[in-house]
Amino acid sequence: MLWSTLFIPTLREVPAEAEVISHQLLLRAGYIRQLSAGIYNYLLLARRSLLKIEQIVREEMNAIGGQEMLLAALHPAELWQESGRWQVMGDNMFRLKDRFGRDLCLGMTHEEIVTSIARGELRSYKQLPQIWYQIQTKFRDEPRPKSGLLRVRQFIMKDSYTFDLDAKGLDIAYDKHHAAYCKIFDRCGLEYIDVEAHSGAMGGSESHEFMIASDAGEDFVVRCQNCGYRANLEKAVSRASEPLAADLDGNFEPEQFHTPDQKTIADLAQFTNLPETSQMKSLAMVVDKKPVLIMMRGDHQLSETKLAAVLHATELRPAHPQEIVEWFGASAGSLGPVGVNNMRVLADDALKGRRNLITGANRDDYHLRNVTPGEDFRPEYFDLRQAASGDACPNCGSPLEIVKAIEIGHIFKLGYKYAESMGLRVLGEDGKEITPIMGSYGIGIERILTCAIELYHDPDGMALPASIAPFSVVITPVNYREPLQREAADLLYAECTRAGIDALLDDRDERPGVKFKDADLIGIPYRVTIGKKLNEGKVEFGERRTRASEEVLLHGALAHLQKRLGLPVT
RNA sequence: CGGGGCGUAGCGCAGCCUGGUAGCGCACCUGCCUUGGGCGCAGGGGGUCGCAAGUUCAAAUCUUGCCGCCCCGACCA
Repeated sequence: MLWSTLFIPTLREVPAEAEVISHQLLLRAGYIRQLSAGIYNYLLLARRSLLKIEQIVREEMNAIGGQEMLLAALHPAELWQESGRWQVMGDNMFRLKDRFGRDLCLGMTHEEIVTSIARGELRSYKQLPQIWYQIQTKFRDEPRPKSGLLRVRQFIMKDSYTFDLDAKGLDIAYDKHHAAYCKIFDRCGLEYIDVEAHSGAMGGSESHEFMIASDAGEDFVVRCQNCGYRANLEKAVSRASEPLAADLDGNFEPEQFHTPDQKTIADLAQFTNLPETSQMKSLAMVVDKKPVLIMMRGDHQLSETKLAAVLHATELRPAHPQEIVEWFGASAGSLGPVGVNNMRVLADDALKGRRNLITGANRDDYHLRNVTPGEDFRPEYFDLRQAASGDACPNCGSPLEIVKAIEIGHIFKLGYKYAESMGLRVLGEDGKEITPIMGSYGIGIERILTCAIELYHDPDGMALPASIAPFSVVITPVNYREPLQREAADLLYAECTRAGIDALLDDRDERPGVKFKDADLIGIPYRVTIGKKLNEGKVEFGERRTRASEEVLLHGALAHLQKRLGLPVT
């Protein structure tokens, strides 16, 4: 395409509202413009890049037998009421009414829709398995859109859904997706981490996330550099460090002592001269409207995700101060498990086998010493602890690290949740009804672009992987008015076009500096500069990412480019 | 939804405290000039100062309300 005819509104300065790099560059490079909070228009460059990403996704999904569909974006409330998610999704769902007052919503995901198609049409085991997918816009009324295209209210997603006869079939579909996702992210030039994840409000059992390590991310990944263990922080298992002080041995009775104004674990550690690892933290939570007391080692953090998982809870919050006083007769700084019998008491596994610890006395300004879990109170033990950096790897014992990351893909084994609640059944070989088992697999299309920018940029702009850049090459005649340069540039451009390479010819009447700056900014992977060496028949071939450049003959430029792009030389 | 910040030309900002009818840089238009890293010179166009009400002879400036955007938190397949 000819640059002089295109709308590529590059900016010299960074718009004030952009905080993260990818957002700044997307705006500066003229890829996107904001319409409203979390809602963006994708201009030419973004559109081209996103189309390339979609095409890679499409090819890999087709390769595992996926069938592309285009599903409705506007959904009747009834479907979501059937699955129960009309309620569950709460304010995250965009809702509207039609002229007759019927409730509708904008699709945030399509489990209900594919299930509704399947239950009307799939009748026999012979029709399974099925892999259906779509690449289209989804809507979520995010409470706080932010970071450019990272957290938005309208975005493109590839979602696939699988239907299988049994768990074994689902395993196959799941593994196929896992493999396809690896190929997709490889082809997009991204270094990803696939982690075990929690399946959240989707329901279901096994789940993996594909993450890109980045400071712009909102998720945390725990990983072991030694053995390769990796997991979402919400799910990560780790070995806690040893307590800093040995427990007092022996059978002692809990003993109350006065602790004026000692509210936090740190206060108590100082006051009692015993480390945080010898303290027990008492957390009053409200889980599905019922109070629960959680006991943790003093220096440990509760993972609310793990808590929700073990209790199969949908709603979970810390108790309000008034509730705490009502249930415990004391306020938050002095809570403890001894004598509590009006609620479930849970304890983290790290408290198993500990003896004679310190915890609250359920009386303001008093604590108890010599409290032994399992003797002085009988908790239900679970793994409730959030992994922390420095914890030991559960597999090999090496120290774990925690990195910030952006989620770009998520695969789930859904199980029977939707098939059951929405009445999807087929007849099996023996003539009996079978409920198919489902899987659901998403990829955030814009996030691939965003992550590529976060990963690959320098002070001059983006340096996109060739597979997803809006153009493969930019041809830059230093002075397009110069007839020889023009002739050479036009020739190379025509050659590229004939060879099926996306070339951008910078035919603008601009000074070379402007053209170079713009080319760098928009991140085209290769640039052929046509200038002073043309009288020797040579042009300059440059690589954006590395800044490496070499002189090649004009007549060999196309072949050189094809080689670098991994294409057959024509 | 809680806390904070910002809203003045397409972009970045000053002016606001101390009220007197809007300015700078970049971008844009015209002409000349220049052509290997956002040239130079000259001329020019563009703003109901987020919206509304109030105070005042007079409001970008003071007061109140609303709206929008950004950041932190809560939230988040």
